[in-house]
Amino acid sequence: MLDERKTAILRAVVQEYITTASPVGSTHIANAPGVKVSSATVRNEMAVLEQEGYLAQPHTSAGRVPTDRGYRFFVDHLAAPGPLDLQASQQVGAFFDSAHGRLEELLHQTTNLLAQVTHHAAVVVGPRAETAVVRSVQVVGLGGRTATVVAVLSNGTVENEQVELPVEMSELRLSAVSAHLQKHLPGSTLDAPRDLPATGDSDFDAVCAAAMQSLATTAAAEPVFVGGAASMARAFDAVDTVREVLNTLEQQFVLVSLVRDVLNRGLSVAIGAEHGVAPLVACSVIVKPVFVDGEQVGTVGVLGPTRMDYPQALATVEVVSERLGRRLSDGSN
Amino acid sequence: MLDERKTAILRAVVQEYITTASPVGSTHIANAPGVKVSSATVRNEMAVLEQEGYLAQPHTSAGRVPTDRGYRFFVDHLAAPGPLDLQASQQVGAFFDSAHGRLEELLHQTTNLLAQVTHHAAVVVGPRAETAVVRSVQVVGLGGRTATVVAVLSNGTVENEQVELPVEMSELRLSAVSAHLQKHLPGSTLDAPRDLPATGDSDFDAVCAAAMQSLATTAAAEPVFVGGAASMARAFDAVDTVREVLNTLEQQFVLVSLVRDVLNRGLSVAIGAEHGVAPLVACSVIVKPVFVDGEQVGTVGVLGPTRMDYPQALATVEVVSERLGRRLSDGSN
DNA sequence: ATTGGCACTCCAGGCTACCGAGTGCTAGCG
DNA sequence: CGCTAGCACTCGGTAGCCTGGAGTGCCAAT
Repeated sequence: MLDERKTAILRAVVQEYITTASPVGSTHIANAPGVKVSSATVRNEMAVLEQEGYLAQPHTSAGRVPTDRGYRFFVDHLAAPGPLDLQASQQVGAFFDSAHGRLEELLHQTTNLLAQVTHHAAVVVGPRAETAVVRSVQVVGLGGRTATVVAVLSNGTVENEQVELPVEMSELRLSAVSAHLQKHLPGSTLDAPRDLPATGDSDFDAVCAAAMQSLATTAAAEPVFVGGAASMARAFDAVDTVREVLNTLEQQFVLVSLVRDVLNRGLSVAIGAEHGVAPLVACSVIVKPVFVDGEQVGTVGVLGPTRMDYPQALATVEVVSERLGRRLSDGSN
Repeated sequence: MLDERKTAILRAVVQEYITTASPVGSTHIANAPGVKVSSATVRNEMAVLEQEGYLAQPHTSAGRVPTDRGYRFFVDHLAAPGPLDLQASQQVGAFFDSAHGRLEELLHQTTNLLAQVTHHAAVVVGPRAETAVVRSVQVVGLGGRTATVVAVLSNGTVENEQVELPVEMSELRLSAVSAHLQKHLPGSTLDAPRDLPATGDSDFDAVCAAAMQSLATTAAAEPVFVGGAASMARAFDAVDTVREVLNTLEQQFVLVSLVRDVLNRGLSVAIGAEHGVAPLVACSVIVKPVFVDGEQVGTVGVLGPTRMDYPQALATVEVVSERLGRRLSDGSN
């Protein structure tokens, strides 16, 4: 553990580096508020901090830069999660006050909100439809053996998928299928649908099964939304880094598992190499689950350079996750 | 109009520049196949081509670079739209052979396909739902005054939107509303829904109207999908250009109007400044409408640096638009 | 224990020189 | 008359050199 003075110095280095983006030297720190010693002392302390892995020097006789470990200490012990600044919080408020419409749309917009407020890339993972309760099911023929199966869930989302029916069926019989499903399914969930009573008509039963199967498959997917990827181009000036990061951002499954992984480890911040996704070593991730009635229904997060304003980003993600949860739980705000 | 020799030289310059990305000098051209004269003659001709605006010099004593006009001449007269190379065409074929599922998903995947094959950003604009015929409508209550209204259209897409009902309604009465809509709407389109017979129950009628209104609004939107934005980071090495282009790509409405605009002018290629979107002067756009039964239902396109392989890109977009159209028209391939 | 002072390091930026790719022009050739 | 070989010239990029400044580490003094 670091003594008070080292702590103060580390804090000052991180804060300075976050705003200036260039290595910070002992004299700056000596002048910083909260540090009451001379630059020589600061130099000594910084040498120690470097040995212990909190700081690094790009090269001899340059200033110091925080390491991942330095940032980690900063967010764990020094980043007072202070309140969101007024303008940002108004922006978030205004958004959730005026937001309306479908879940998907809402999540997508949330992504833009986060990106705008934090100036970082944002990622929102939506709820799996699996566990939501079915309110209504319907099968609509589209000619030939193709049909669309639609389910309205209790959380207001609509799952739909095209299916290839095992046998061709008249519109009339399809409505009978709809009616059959509509009668027995509502109230159960898509991952564990209630068993349908067999009707004795094998075609009929096969169509029902196909429809259910198809719904269960789509419902297993987690919808992911990414926004503000362009901000990554602003965060780095090495064009190679930008390329790598953008490429990775396009692979949504990487993002999803990244987010899940961080949450599983009980973290809300993963810094640089901590998250283990190689192309994103220069990035940190901040995630927060979204709860509705104590149940996790999704995740919101931002992804930016390790050199990011953690307190602000943490506060933003926190507020957004909270507002989003409230919004989803009662439908108003 | 350019004589044969100038034409050959221009072609050679464009081709060389497309592959090397650096200004091309007279000696390279003199050695190119199809040019049978000495470098001195090439120099003279290039001077003329420069005066006429087909070529430009980054600075005195550098090689020549094609101007927008040069590219334009190239695509109009020199870019033999030759067949798609085998590997690419197999990739496209494999994609459409195995693709299945919802329209949205299909369009989204198409975006990735295009991006992969061309190594450029891809944009796909989907059909408006407005003009599709309604097959089924349903209103499902979600508690309180909110409800979800769902419409299945003849093209297999599903439109859904949450609505705030003018009055609270029991589930039972909502099914009555559904039945009412279901009875009268199928067969008409969302932009011009058939007039519903008044029932005399003003609440009932108001709810119907609200549902219809909401559907009409969502149906007016054109779904846009963008993919492969990261390739822009590979296309340019000025990080500023990357920033600008990425920012613009995130503003989907700009893209939509860009695409529409180019099509309206009867073009399939817009080069550099031609398309009038300032931040994208360094980019060219290739678009192709997607037809189903002679009716345009969408647009596919790619967006890359002006220095792009036009024949290959044109061929790819052409094939994809054609396959997509076929896919959408009969549902199989 | 802290600090002022000092010698040292190393990068960034400005300057110069040079190389090479490329041009434009002209004189000569078929 | 059109083409080409040759030549002088231009100019950007790279390498080398220097210098100023920000920063460090260490030591001796307080």
